[in-house]
Amino acid sequence: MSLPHAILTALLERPSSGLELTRRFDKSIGYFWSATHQQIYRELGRLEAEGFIRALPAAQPARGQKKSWDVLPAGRAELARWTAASQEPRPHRDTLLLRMRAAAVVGTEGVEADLRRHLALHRRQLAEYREIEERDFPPGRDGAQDRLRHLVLRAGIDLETFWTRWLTHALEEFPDLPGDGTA
Amino acid sequence: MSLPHAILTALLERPSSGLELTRRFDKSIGYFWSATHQQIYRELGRLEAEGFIRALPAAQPARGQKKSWDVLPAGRAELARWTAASQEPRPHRDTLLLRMRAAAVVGTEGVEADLRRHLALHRRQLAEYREIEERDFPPGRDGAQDRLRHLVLRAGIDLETFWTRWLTHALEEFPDLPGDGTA
DNA sequence: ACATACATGTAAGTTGTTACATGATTGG
DNA sequence: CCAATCATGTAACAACTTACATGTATGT
Repeated sequence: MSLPHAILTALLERPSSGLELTRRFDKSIGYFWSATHQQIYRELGRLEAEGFIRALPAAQPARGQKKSWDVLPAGRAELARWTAASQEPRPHRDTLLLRMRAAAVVGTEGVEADLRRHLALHRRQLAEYREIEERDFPPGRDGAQDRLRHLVLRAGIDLETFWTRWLTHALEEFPDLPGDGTA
Repeated sequence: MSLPHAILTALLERPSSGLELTRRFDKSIGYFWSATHQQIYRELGRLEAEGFIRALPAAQPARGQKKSWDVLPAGRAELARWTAASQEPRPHRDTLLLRMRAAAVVGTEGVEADLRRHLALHRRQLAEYREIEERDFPPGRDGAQDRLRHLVLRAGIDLETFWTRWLTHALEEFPDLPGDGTA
């Protein structure tokens, strides 16, 4: 659904090889659209077959050879079409909230440790986003592209802030709770 | 992954038929773990095969006959095990943020209308959550189960609040932006 | 008797995940 | 030349989506 468009966006920002893309999907783009290298290679093949991208002719396509990909005009057009199109919000799936709901039924035994772990993960991610903000969006510069990208980063920062607060709040409630929901 | 556990939670909260479950996954549980009726029927079959649930003997299993499902002790144990187990956070995939990032490259032409539509959807969802909060969690009552379920609902409210704010902020920036990112 | 809604399912296709395979390059 | 790493892939499977199929109950 959206993976090809995530890849087109990434390649427009900077032409890359499959592995470079994979690395970029571990951060940046991957913060809101994750993908594994297998998905990426398969999708690169499809995008090439559809005439949306091409391999830069620099190196010939041998097996262990690095290949760099470039977006063709048809690919840019497809991305623009997709970006402007009306899209239904995709359904949420959040494991933590589901687990809390399950814990309300079967008891909170053993959950606390993992909540602390998740809190630490979210704090780390929040710190990383803030570093990126300081580095890439110092006060002053604000071109159109910068403003949009900053907006996306702010969403990440605010979401991680929400989760750290929510988890902190959840953990505060914990000591008072019995082990099996029998209040 | 988590669908069987979402179903076990729902059935522990209240034994239901396949279609009743489907309805409940359109709200309540579905707010943080969506599922279609096809997924649900298939998973009910698996859960029965594994001995986690059983069909209540009330009506015989004819084709158009309503069947009601009940969680067996093994099912409750499995849910408790899953709830307490350590789990990696699943990767995010957010279409709106991806589209903003794409718009930063190919231009914002045509995006605004759909952002307004999403804003309306999130406002509606937020209003619905607030109604549920007033109805189900009036000040005063707070058993252990209530507190946990309220916590989950608060997450929904805060997340929708975040999205309405973010979308409002995004739309405020729009009129100043050129159509194709050439600032 | 017919249309409609209810209720449970099947089939096919796409996407995402996990495990493995293969060649090239680099450092010791 | 050997191990480790880089780089690109294949295969098999699991999850999710979309479209369709089938039977039951109800109202007219």
